[in-house]
Amino acid sequence: MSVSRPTIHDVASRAGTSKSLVSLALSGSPKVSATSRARIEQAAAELGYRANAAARSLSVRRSRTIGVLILDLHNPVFAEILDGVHAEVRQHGLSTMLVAGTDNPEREQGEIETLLEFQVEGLILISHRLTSDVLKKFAAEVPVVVVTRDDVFSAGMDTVSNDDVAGARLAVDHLVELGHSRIVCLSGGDNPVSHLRSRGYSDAMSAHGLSDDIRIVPGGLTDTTGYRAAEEALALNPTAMFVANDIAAIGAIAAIENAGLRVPEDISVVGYDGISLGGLRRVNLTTVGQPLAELGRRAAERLLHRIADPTAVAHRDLVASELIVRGTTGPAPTTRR
Amino acid sequence: MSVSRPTIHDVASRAGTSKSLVSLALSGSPKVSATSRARIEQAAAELGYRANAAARSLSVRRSRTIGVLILDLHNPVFAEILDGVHAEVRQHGLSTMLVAGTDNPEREQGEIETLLEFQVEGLILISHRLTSDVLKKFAAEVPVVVVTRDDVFSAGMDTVSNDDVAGARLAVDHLVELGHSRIVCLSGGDNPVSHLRSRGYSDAMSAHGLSDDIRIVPGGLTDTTGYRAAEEALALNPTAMFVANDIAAIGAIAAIENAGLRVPEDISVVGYDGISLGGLRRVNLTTVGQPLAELGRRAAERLLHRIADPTAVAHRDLVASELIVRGTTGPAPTTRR
DNA sequence: ATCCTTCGTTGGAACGGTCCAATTAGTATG
DNA sequence: CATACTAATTGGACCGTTCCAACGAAGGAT
Repeated sequence: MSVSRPTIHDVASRAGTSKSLVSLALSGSPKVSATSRARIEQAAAELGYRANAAARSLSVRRSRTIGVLILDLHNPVFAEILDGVHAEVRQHGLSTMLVAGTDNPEREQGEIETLLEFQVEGLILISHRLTSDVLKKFAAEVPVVVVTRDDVFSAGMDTVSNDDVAGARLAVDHLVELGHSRIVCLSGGDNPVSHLRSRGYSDAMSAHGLSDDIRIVPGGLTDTTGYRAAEEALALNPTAMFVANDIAAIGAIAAIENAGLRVPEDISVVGYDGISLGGLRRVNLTTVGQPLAELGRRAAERLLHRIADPTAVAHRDLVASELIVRGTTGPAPTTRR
Repeated sequence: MSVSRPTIHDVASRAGTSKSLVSLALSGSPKVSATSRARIEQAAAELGYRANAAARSLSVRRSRTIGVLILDLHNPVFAEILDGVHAEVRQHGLSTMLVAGTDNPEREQGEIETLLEFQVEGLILISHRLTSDVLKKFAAEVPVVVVTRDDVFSAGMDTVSNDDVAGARLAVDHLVELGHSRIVCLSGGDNPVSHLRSRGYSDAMSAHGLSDDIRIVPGGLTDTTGYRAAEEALALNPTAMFVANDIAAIGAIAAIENAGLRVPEDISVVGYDGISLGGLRRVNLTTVGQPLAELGRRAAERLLHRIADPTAVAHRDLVASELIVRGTTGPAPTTRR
């Protein structure tokens, strides 16, 4: 309720010292005598003193905080990436300020600007919507690490992502091995990650001599868009679907089953991301798993590194993904429906 | 990369005016002449000037930011609540600073303290782990709204939640109506919300004359804890389970199916929360749905109100929940297994 | 010509910290 | 006992804003 919070002056006058000494004592300087320190600490505790980060940041010109933009809080992928970010950042004694992305790019840009106004020392951006130019603009102001996409290249900006093209190939290879050929790709829409996954699909299809069977149905990265894309894809009479991410894959399965078909007996489904939800028996989704927390950890590591040395050369970090075979894929049906 | 960012002084000297006028112009004051305004805006744009929120907040003594603590980013419940918070907060031109809760209460408290150091004007706390005393301490410093629990009462602190006892009753009523009597409750562990849901279960069981059938198995609020609790509960030979939340319910279903039983033919399952995931066909979970975004919206509304008038009397807001009947509940099996 | 207003503009004092340089107190050294 | 150090403490400048009081210029009224 505090009409106004106690300041360092209040602590000083209560402890009977100067504010300088309070500052020293509270920051743990060794040059403060034991008695003064005790008095100051007691005074601070009695007053419920809490340092004002705005004032400190102004004075020190460091906020000791990094900003993180999360693409979509509803998708557990990002929570898992964030776990990794937090673990790493915490170790270094920094704080994290989070903002959520929105479907409106201007607003999303505004959120980042808010972070910058708060003088965050660096930015971890998980965003598919912002253009490369916008990202570069931010990178010119502050160290930036972009996660889950590597289509942006610029000085002062690192990327950490998995190899989406290779991951998509794993999925297609798996399906082809099971005897599928009429494999449809439900794309994740118009964003860099989905483009790569679609390209990996096309590449792999060609590599298996299935270029004529390439079919890409536009979809999205949410359950509802996956559902709708799958409905549309069913008209192509496929035996398998490779879906741009796990959440959309779960939606796609719903559509397939609603159409009276079985997964995987009639149609196999492979997702992408490896969210833990996919491992639940009810879902039991075959997918391409990314080491999500590791992705976050590395992003934070890179960022901290770049904060320490802003001139570091731009680094592009690709982590390996792996196929996780579960229950939504099986042998291609022998008889044509 | 900016060695140091342009300040209002830089803008002033480039525009050939005083810093005071720049401040006025940039805040849209009507007392600035059109020519000065134009010159200043151009200078600001050319320099890529961005106001320093720390300095502003120090001077104005308002941060125009509220802090939000999210219990668990992995549970989509909280993302949906947050949608409501964001919608409301944005309308009022404030920013939101998010921190994620952890399983470590001290660290969680530390996260809130970070928010307070940043001089947030109010706090929306979605936390089950912090004790009432800790919450009161924070509420004494800054307006606080607690969401999803109403066991805390204190001046300067509002609560917004659903009526967990009533919601649990809905679930039990539904199961009893379907002929179930051996209904086990998988509790969500030692936290205020789970206590209420368990109590609602017990109350309803008693009301139906089933006090002798009351069985509460300790569990948790995650899929894995739900899985384990269900394994244990199976020994009690139930025909139905009421699970503390949806995520745990999904875990419980996995356990039931792994044990070779079917849902709902052998065992019915009801969850709690109404996450959108539960509506997917693969999951198709009967549950007690809370109006999640509405919960968030109201919390933000209350907080903004209390920020405007910190002396407002503590308000306890209960929203109604409703039963959502889907595919995981059915008639009680007639023959005893 | 003088006085009032109004308009646009400006200097400077906060805001709450940090930290440097200067000062004082205390202690050991020759 | 003066001197040289060391240890502990302090005043004050500074960080980048906002905002208030004050100011000059330009008209308008008398």
